[in-house]
Amino acid sequence: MKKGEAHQIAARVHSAAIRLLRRLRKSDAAMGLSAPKSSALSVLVFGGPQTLKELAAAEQVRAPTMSRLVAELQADGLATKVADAHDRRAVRIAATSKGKALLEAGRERRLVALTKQIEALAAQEREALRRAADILVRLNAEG
Amino acid sequence: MKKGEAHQIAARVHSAAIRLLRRLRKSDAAMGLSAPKSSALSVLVFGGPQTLKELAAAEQVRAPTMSRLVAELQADGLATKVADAHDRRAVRIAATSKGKALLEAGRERRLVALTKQIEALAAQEREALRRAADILVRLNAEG
DNA sequence: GCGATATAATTAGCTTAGCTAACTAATTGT
DNA sequence: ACAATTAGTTAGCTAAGCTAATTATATCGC
Repeated sequence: MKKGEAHQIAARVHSAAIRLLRRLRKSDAAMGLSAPKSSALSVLVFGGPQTLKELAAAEQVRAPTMSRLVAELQADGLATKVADAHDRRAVRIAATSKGKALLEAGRERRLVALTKQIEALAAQEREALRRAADILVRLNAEG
Repeated sequence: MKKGEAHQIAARVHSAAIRLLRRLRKSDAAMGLSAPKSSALSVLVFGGPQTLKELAAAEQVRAPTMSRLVAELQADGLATKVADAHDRRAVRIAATSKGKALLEAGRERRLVALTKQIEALAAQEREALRRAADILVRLNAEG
């Protein structure tokens, strides 16, 4: 491997990810939910019920910030808070079915344009995207 | 192509991008610049000097918001505002060399861990990432 | 078993980042 | 030349971030 090759690939992947999300974000206005709230809801939907602390860590935000976001999601009927049976200091936060539906609709809206573009690619290119996504997911899990 | 294949790939790419950026963001604390400011600075560094309006559009933010962010970047010595010679209503905003250096350092910090992970991949996997990044950049440019 | 310490969440109060509306100044068009 | 448009800023509001302090529960050492 040439010196700097990995770095160059990292830079391109980084830049591509930034631009992709910037672009997809444009359709989020239709969801009627702010970015921090929909992001937190997404963690709840895909990561399952969790405590406030875990959710705050996942969102890289402090506990008081998440406490408020969750209170607002709850007020909108998108999430629930239930006292933990084993540790009564803690709360289990979960997405409601309404929350799941709203988030899923928003996600689909985001993916419409990208899906169309991917349909128009050559089979080889589609396969490259799929492989790369899988590799990245693995790297992200590593740490 | 099977029905839904493109959608599945879109979903995986989307998820991978979200998780990647979430992870890389952790090293940004060291930069001492808030996320909106470093993002705006990044657009200036990589996109070159531009007007307030253009910068606001790139960041998907309204003009008054960007006006304030730019004022703060300027106060920190990271950007300059120069009246446009041809249209004296407009300002050309540019990153200073200090701004470029700060942003580049932050970007390098972000890429350190990812670069190491990519170095550890098989050559074939590295190539898949590179191809995918190029394909995505192209799709992003399309719209 | 009980006091000290630690942990989970919330509340209070501040700063930063977003918005719209209103304003100033310059440009364009008729 | 003057009406309409456009670029940017200012004012003033809400949302989202933070730290410090508080409350309630768990855990630890004795």
